[in-house]
Amino acid sequence: MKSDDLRWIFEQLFNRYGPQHWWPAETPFEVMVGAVLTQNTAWLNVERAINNLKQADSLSCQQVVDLPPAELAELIRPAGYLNLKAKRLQNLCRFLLESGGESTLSSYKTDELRQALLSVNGVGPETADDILLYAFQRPVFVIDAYTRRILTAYGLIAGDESYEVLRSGFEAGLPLDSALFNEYHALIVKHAKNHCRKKPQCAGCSLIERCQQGRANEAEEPTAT
DNA sequence: ACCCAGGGTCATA
DNA sequence: TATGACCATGGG
Repeated sequence: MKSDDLRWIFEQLFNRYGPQHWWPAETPFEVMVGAVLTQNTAWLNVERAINNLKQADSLSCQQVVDLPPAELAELIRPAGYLNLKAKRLQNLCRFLLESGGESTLSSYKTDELRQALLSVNGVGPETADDILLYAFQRPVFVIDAYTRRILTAYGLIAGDESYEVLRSGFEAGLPLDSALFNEYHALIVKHAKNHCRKKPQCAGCSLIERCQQGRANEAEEPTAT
């Protein structure tokens, strides 16, 4: 994971897709809810669940905590794992309320906030980093299945590295810039949705093949015809 | 009918 | 530490 490779990939994706304006949410709290609901779930179904919460006037910390679990589960049904995610949302919202809310958490150092989020049952590394980056604008790089696939397809990693290894790899190879990390992760997802629908780990992805070809040419033959 | 999606936890070895 | 089972819905 060299800095040059990471910068080059970002450049390719940004030139092709442009800015993505992430996270698709109106408020930081909506980001957090979406981060839990999207666990192993297609975003389209998450949108339906969030719309249900909005229409029930329940998209707030206090409302989520106060709702009976079965009712909350019913509202988020489209996002799948409904009973599990209902508990996770309530765990997260209890944590937010007990911590004094977003304003208090904003004063935490990034590492402290990350540890606090990870202490919530149902919030793992990726969900915590989604929240850190997209709700709190902290320069934390989000690693997901798409990121692994793309790096593997580019031959930059073996694919079985731990979450933390990959995260620190990105953070060490790039400027510690939340706006950059925001775009980068969003572009990876955008690219994956456009070109990596088929399973074979992005190996047949036309853009990546073009990019790999382009890189090979740059390296071997900078002044190609 | 099958595969999978912007994961995480828990039990077991 | 490292697998496996489990959670559940909707789209392709």
